[in-house]
Amino acid sequence: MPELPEVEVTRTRVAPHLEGARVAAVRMGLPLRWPLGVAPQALTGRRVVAVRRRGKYLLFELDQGLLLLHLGMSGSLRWLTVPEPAGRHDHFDLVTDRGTLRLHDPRRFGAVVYADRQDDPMAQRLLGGLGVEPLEDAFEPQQFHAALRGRRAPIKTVLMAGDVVVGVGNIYANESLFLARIRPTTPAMRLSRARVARLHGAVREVLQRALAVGGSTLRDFSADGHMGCFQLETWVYDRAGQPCRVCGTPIRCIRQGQRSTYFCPRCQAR
DNA sequence: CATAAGCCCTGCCCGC
DNA sequence: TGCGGGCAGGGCTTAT
Repeated sequence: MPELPEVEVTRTRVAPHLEGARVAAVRMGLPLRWPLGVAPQALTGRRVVAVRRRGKYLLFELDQGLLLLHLGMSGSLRWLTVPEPAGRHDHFDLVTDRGTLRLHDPRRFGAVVYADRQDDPMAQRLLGGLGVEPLEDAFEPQQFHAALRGRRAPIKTVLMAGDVVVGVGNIYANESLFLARIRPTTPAMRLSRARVARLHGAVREVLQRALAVGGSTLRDFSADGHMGCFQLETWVYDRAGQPCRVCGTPIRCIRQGQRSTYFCPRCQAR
C-alpha cells in the first residue's frame, strides 16, 4: 500500500481540488476499519480549509473539525469532476461543490474518521503515538540514535512500527536497510552511531527518491490509473533469489513478524 | 491454501 | 517484587 511517498503524492494531487471546496454530501459504502464517528449529513456545508499529511494519514482540515483518512493497504483516491456511479469497492465519497473525492479500497483496511477537536480521543489514539516526520528537519541522526536506544527489537521491526519515525512501510524499510548496509535482524539498540547516521540518510534518500518518481507503483495503488507509469526499481524488495545489484549474491527472504524481509547477506553483513 | 502494500489491540515478558 | 513499557502475534478483507 501507500507508504509515505504515495500518500504525499496523493495529497499533492487532491489538495488543489479540495482546498476551498464546500461539502455538499457524504456517501458511505461498506464499513471501513472504523466508523466515521459522526452522522455523514452533519458534514454538509463545511468548507475544506487545508489538506495536510501526518505519517500515512491524510488530514482534511475543515472550517470546523477534521477528517482523518488512511488508505490502509489497498486504498486509493480519485477526484471526479463528472459524477460516476460508485463501484463495488468505492466506500467513501466526499461530494463537494467542485467535484467528488472518492475512496476506492477493496480490502477496506482504510479508514475515514471525523474528529471534532484536536484532542478528540480517536484522533489522539491514531495520531498521538506517531514518530517524527522523516522528511522534516526534526528527523535528525542524534535523536534517531537516542530513540533506538532501549529498543531490543530488530531494526526493521522498529522502523516499521512508526513510533520512532513515520511513513516507512515494508518496501521502503527493506530498501533503506540495504542502502545503509544494515542487516534487518540487528537489534535496534545495538546499532552504532555511525550506522544509525547511515540509516537516517538512507531513509531520507529512499523516500525522497520515491516521492520524486511519483510514488512506486503498487498493484492496488495504481488502480487510480495515473500512477501506473513509474515502477521504482528495488534493490532487494521482492527479489528473493535474484542477484544483488551490487555484488551478485542471491537476495535472501526471511519472515519478521509476519512480514517478508529481503536483504543481501553479503552487502548487509552482520 | 499461501501471500500481499498497514496498523491497532491484546496479553505476555522482561528489565529497571 | 511490582510496574510499566516493549514486543510478538492476531486479525481485519479481498484479490491473486
